[in-house]
Amino acid sequence: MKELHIYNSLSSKKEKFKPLEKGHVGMYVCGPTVYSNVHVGNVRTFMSFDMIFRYLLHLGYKVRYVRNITDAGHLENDADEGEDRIAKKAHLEKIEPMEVVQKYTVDFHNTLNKFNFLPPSIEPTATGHIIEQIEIIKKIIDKGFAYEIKGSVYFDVIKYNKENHYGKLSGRKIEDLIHNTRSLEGQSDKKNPQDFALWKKADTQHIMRWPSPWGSGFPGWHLECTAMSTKYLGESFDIHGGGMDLKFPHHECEIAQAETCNGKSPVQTWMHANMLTLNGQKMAKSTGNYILPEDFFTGESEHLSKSFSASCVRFFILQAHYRSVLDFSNEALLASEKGYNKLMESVNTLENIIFSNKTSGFNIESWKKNCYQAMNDDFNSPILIAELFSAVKFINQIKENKASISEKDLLTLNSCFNAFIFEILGLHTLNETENNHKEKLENSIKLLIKIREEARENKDFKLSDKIRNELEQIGIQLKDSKEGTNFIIDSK
RNA sequence: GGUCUCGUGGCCGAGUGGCUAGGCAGUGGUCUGCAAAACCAUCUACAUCAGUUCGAAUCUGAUCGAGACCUCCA
Repeated sequence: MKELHIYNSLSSKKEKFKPLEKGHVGMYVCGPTVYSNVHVGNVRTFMSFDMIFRYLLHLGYKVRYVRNITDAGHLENDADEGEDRIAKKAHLEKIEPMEVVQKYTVDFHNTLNKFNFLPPSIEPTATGHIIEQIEIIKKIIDKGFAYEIKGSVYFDVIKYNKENHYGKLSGRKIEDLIHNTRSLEGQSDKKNPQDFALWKKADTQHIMRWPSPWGSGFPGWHLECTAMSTKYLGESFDIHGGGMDLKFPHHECEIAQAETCNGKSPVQTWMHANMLTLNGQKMAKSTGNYILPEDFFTGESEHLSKSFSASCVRFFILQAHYRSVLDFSNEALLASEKGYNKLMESVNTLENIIFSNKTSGFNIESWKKNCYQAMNDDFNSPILIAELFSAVKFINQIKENKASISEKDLLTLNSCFNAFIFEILGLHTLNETENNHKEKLENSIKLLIKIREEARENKDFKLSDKIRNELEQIGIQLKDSKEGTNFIIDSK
């Protein structure tokens, strides 16, 4: 079988994945800035890496997955007088910066839990690593690649670029950057506009501040990721991920910082998840063109005709490849929901399948191989899902006695089908209370089915149709077959 | 303006130099008290123009269109 290949943004090629330490994988993903609620676009990026994390675990790797929380805030722009976003929001709401951070961190975790995310191995915060960040700045100054001006420290990009290529990840040339720098309205103290801040002096109204060798201030925009990834994964590690929009300048700056500090490339494989668009436009907090995850569960959004379950939305997102732009629409979600229900129904059908002497009509081993090949080809979840649907077809055929399966193949099908759906794609999750309620609900429906069957035997179709139709209105669909009546409950 | 990506059937989305994923929707059939579901069969395609090739939707060039980044943003 083909081994795992991953598309590396640095080389723009799919490369065979070979961890630095056999059997272990170090993966760092740039986490959210917790100054407002996560939107669905954020969820998509983290979901891509959740799926990747899950698959690496499934392959048997010991994975240390680090995803940070940016709670120190980023500068809004150079002309922002040093007030960072956390502080700004705090002014607006007249509360403590850390209260804002806490509120949205909790929201972030709640949301990801609903979508059945696995927690990362370590979830460090920027504010918890100020000392480490200061140490890195000292090191960069010592090496001569940073300079201090009026209590701020900047990274000297021009100097760095003489020996290295600043822009190698995003395919930029420093000359182009110099030509295309927009606002040169220069109240900045930087030597060159391309230089970026490692440490910023805090002015009087800036709430978040820490003492440093350069005075009271706060760390620069890109430093935390270098500090935390180095601390927990080492000077070189396997995978660094994030949204496409972080490629430049954020990841470029990370490379510059780490290479200056440690003299080597920090990351083997750079991975970038693509954007989720809404109405063909990027979802972004700043433009207002976005939906919140909560909107799916309530259905209360101008973009939605009904509510959807978290698992269904997860299925919708994973039906597209993580490197493709996915355009969101209500119509696409509705179509996905039907497919999702079909897949889940098949999981139930499979539980009741009985094996026979031999398998006919399907090659389980080659199907299994195809599933792994799909995932091994840069985590191609859409292809995997297509393969799952070919198994759905086979499962339904067995149910109809149009195909058969041997005991051995049934075992393989069962473990593989369930592993890919639940363990790797991470679909369909119910907690204990929900399970308990579901069981009682199912028993109640079975009772109604029994009453309906009695009515049908007595040719009382008025009653039998009433049961069927009114259940359907509630969102429960009855499905008659030769073996009796089954049912499905709409996912939301 | 610069850099890059993309343009696939009614919709969403894979893929790729010849064998034309998958889901949803449509059509015909089987089944059913009637339906639905399921099963079987089936129809729509690769932005435009030119080139390379025995052969291109897939490679090259041009054109048109869309998006991303260049500024905090997953």
